[in-house]
Formats: sequence, C-alpha cells, structure tokens
Amino acid sequence: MVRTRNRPTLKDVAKLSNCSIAVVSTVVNNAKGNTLVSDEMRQRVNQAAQHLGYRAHFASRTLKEKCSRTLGVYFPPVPWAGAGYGYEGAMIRGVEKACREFNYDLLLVNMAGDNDAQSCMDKFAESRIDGLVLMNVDDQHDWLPRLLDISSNVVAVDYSGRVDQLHAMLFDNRAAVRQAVEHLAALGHRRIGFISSCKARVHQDTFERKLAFIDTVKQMGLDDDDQLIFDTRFLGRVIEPDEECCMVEGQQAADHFLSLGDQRPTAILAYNDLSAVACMHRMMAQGVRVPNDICIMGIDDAELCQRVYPTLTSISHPLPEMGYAAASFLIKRSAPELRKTSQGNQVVRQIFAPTLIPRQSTAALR
Amino acid sequence: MVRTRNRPTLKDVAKLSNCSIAVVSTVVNNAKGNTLVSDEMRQRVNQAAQHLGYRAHFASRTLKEKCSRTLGVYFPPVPWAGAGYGYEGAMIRGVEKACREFNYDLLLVNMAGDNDAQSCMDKFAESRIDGLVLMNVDDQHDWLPRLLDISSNVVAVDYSGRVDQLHAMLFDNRAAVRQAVEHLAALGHRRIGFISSCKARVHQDTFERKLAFIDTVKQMGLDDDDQLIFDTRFLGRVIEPDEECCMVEGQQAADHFLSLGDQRPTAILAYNDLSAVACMHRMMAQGVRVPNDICIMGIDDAELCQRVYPTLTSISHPLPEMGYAAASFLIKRSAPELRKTSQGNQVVRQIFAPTLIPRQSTAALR
DNA sequence: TTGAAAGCGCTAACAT
DNA sequence: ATGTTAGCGCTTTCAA
Repeated sequence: MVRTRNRPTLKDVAKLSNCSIAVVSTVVNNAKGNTLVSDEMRQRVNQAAQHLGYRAHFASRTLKEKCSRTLGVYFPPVPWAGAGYGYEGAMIRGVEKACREFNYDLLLVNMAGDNDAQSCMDKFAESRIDGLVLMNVDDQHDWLPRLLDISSNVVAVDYSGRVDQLHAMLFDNRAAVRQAVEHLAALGHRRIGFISSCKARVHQDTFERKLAFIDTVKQMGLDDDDQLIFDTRFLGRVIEPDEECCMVEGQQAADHFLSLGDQRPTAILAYNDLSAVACMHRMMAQGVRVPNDICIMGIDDAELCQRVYPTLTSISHPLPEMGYAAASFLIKRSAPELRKTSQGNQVVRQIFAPTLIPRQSTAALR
Repeated sequence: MVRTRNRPTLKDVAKLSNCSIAVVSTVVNNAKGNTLVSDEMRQRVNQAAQHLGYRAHFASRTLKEKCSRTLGVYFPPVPWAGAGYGYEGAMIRGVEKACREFNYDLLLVNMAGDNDAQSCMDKFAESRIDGLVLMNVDDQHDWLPRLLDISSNVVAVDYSGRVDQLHAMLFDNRAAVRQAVEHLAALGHRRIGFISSCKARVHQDTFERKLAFIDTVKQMGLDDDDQLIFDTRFLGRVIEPDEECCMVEGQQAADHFLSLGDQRPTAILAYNDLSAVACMHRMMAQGVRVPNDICIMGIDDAELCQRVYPTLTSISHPLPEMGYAAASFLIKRSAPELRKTSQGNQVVRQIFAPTLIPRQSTAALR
C-alpha cells in the first residue's frame, strides 16, 4: 500500500565497500569510532554510500546518542494563538532558522490541544525532544515547575511570571510603552488614551504595559485622567477567552473615548495591534478621521499593521530574533558536540529592545 | 549543565514489580507480546510504572516498530509563506488536529530554508517521518517525482500540476470564481474587473482562477473586455518573488481601473485577499468609497478579511479541513494499527468546495 | 502465566 | 588500519 523505499543500512554500505560497519559509520556519519581510515577506504565507502543513497537512521542514532536533535515549540491552546497567527509564526521562523543552522528538527507540541502540561512533559519523558520553547505562558500555567523538574532545557519567550528558574527571552514592555508615549508626545499630544485588556485572564505582559503607561504619563507630566485608561471599569464586564477579544476591546474603547466629548484624547495607544486596529476602524465608521481627528497606535508590529488603511504606527517586538536566541540557547546546551561550550548554571534572561515603526495612523497634533 | 531527569526504562519498572521486561512491555505499552498476564501482575506493573513515571522511549520504539508516528509539513521557501502567514497556519491547524487524534507528532520541514528537495527526501530516508504534507508546491518543484520515488506517503494541498501520482487535497478554484462572479452579478454588477497575478512565477491555482474568470464572464454574458483583466500587460513588467507582490499587484490594479474613467468596472474580483485589500486601500486613498462607488472582493477568506475596514467579502478556502483530510490520509496509511484498513492503490484527489462569505466590501449596484 | 533472548541500526570501546 | 562486539530501549517469538 504505502511504499517507502527500503532504506540501506550501514550493513549494506559495508558489504558493497568490502569493510566493516564500524568503518562505514566512521566515514559516513563522522562518528568518533575508527578515526584512522585510509584515504582509499574513505573514498570507496563514500562512493558506496552515495550510490545507495545511505542516510543514518534517525531513531537508531537517537537511541545511541541519547539526543534527538529535535526541539519542541509550544503555544497555549487559546483560540487566537497557533502558528496561523502572525505573532507565533514570526517567532517560529526564528526558531526554525537556528534549527537549520545546527541541523536540528522542530516539533510542534500540542498546537491547539488539550492536556498541554502532559504533552509537554511527555515529549521530554519519551526523549522525543531535547529542548522546548514555550510561547505565551504565564503563571496560570501552574505546571511550569513540574515541567522544569523533568528538564531544565526549557526557555520561555515573553514570560514575566514568578517562576524564576525559567530561562526566558523577554521583550522590554516598559521601554516599548515609553517609546510609544514619547512618539505621541513629540507629535504634540498631551492627552493620550490607553486601551488595556479586558480579558478574563490578563497576560502579565499586558498588565505591565498598562502599569508602564500610567507611570510614563505621570513622569512626563501628560494628562493624567482615569477616563483615559480604558479597561474593565468602562466595559462593565470581563471578556471570555472564546470571544474575539481584541476586537471587542478596541471597539468598546472607541465608543468610550468618543463618548468623552471634548474630554476625549487626541491620541490613543493600545496594548496591542489588533485592538488598535479595531478601535481605529470603529472610529472611522463613526466618521472620525485617522490621523487627522485622532491618532492611534499599537504595540508588537504585527503584519496586520502594514495591511490596514491607514497603516498603523506600532512598536516592533523582535520575535524572530527572540525565537532564534531561544532555540540557539537550547541547542547549545543539548547538542553533544557543543555541550562543553555552554554557559554556567545561572538562569538566562535576555531582554530585547523595542523599535518604533512610524506609519500613517499617527501625525502631529493640529 | 542541562538536567533532564533520568527517565526510567522497562528494566526499572520490571525490577520494581518483580517481573520481566517482556511483561512490563505488554502491560504498559499495550504491546502484543505476552498477551496473558494475570490481573494481579497487571496491577503491580501499572502501579510501578505510574510511580516511576514511565513512558516508552520514542526512538527505541520507532526503531523496533519501523514507524516514527510523525508527519512532516513542508512549505516552499518563498518570502511570503511560512507558518507566520494565515494561509499556511490555517492548514497546519487541521493537520495538527488529525495528529492529536491519532497520537502522531508533527515536524516542520525546512520552513524557510534552502535545499528543500533534499530536506524532504532526507526526512524519509532517515525514517524521521512516516508521511509528508506538501503545501503550495507546483511543477516548478521538479523534484516531486524523485520524492515520490522514495515514499508514496506524500499528499499535496492545493496542487494542480502535472505529477498525477501525487495524492492531493484540492480547492475548487473554478467554483470559487464562479461563486464570486455570481455574487457580484446578483448585486447587479455587469462590468466586473479581475486582478490576476503579475508574479514572475505564477502558481497554477492563480492561473486557473484567471481562466475561470474569463470563462464565467463569457458564460454569464457579462461585460467581456480585455481592459477589465489586470495582469502583466498593464503592469508592463513582471514582479520578482522578493517584492511585496500582492500589495504591488493590488495597488497597480487600482490605478489601472481608475484610469479607465467611465469604462471602469463597478466591481472588482481579486485572485486573492491580499491583493484585493491592497486595491481597496489604494482606491480609498484616492477618495473612492467602497462599496458605494466600487465593490471589491477577494478569494481564500484569509483572517485579514475580517480585520480591514470595510471588511472584505471573500470565498472561503477550507484549509483546516483540507489539512485534516491530508493528515488523516497519511496516518491511516502508515499507522501499524490501521494499515490494513487503508484503501487501494489509486491516487486520491479530494476536492473541497468554496463558500461565499459576504461582508461589507460588496453591495448592490446603485 | 511468565521469562529469556534475538534483533531493530547505530556508535565506540576494544581487539586484532 | 580495520574488525568484533556490547549495548542504547523496545517488541515479540519461543521456551519454560
């Protein structure tokens, strides 16, 4: 039925080149066994291997080497996540780049499934992966300590929770917010609105952005008014995870800010791009012009920012770089040929800087 | 340095439960070895296994079973592809669903790398994967026959090329175009423009959509005018793969159609959503109102359609279902426990129907 | 009802 | 310079 060509083994290559499998292994797979093989033999073996199309059997090698040369990537099973969305995908591309460079493979762990804790731990318990990149986990994932108990070769991207044994690649959320506010202030805005999340379960990063906004506004002496911060107080409820949450947040925030009349902000910063876009479109639908009547910007610089009209000013979140750093870190600690090089035992927390990406949705205050 | 808990093996469980590894294997891994094990023994073994947190070693089992219970997913390394973009991600989610149901794993093969042919073939040659889902491949991928020569457990999603031994999950492009045109005609439009691709290397599906448009317009007796079909003739050049191609196509098409004056179409169908969105925004920037002055729609129903303003009418391309079908197909042919069930040897070509998703960008002709 | 042992394909220590 | 062999962890046949 299913035909998969019978793959040649060391034995086949050995037979064809009239030598032992040890020699073949040494020559073909760069094994450390028989270091001294004559050039003539090397050539014969290589030819035979090439002719048969030999490739080392993955499972066999893994079994022997105690290393699968595979990394896993995990996202929490929330409806708006998964590799189909720009955010996660951008990070995966970075992870994949590192994997390619070091000849590692990439396993998608439980992309949208249930029982996430077990899946992650099982991959290690079964020796299916040598390391794991966690994306978008927070302290609600109470199994993180248990996971780390099974393997320390785990790194989170964007984790700002309380498990301090967890290696992490972090985005400087405070700096991002500050950059955004400074951009708007430089354009002359002093009355700036902020859209915070109204989700039932707020991600730590989201919360940090809100706090950073409050602090920055105070520090810079901008208008400091409770009404300028849209959150559950104004929504009057909490948004369940199955809703199109960012859309709802942005739309409701637009209505709230417009309802302020002459108290309304002249510029709005949203905690992420999707809610900024939703807010912008709702305002446009009400006849408000962006950026002429009001300016709007987001954070993260999702692909979406370039696709909407007007294009959305944002703060870039270097996800490919963060993914690359995360994967390289795991590989350097797990690859047999690199293990010695690896650093000490301290927890790694690398912080990535934001960059302002100015686009059409922000302009000087008239 | 890297600590990964020493995983228990069959031997450990056997020692703890005072029996042989054969019995443990039978009990714990549902192996077919010692079918007759006393209930008392079963319980003892299960307890021991649970206590030690035993899980079968993946590579060891793969080596013995000659089956890795892993599928690969491959995308061509074009700049606009990769799991970061909605199109591929939607399909992966379907693939992942099937994998979860059958306890398979999912490997990302060369997401954005070079040497794609070799990567795909190597994964089979190394027995790393049991099956492969190819996305967006066409006849320019001249290594498809070589790949099929290594393994027949390959299925393409959206392949309309000449390699007829390749199993494929297909989108009914002709029906999609027809549905789109019928939708516009039903709204009273008789003068419909079409945006075709100007890429240097046109995907077969894209080409089919153009042909289908020409046919449909003729069949339905709508305005049949060469100027209404935007393609390289009007762009005057070909778009290289590294350009933001769909954006360029959409924007140039907008300029072309607007330049037609009173000959301009009252509605436009684009071969995909991104070029439709680009066209729409360019027109809006020129003061043209959508849908009041002109209607626009796309094909594929990317997530983007819901995010832009006005929201974009489109034709849905059931990628999750196609991915699910592709993966199930591969699994049913490779899983040892299902192999007998699988169908005959004929090539499978399953066709998926389009669905109209009406949104704000199309409305009745004034 | 249970145990012993061969063997999957590979690496590396050791023997020749 | 090359060959022999043990063993990685598992499944399964066969013997007890």
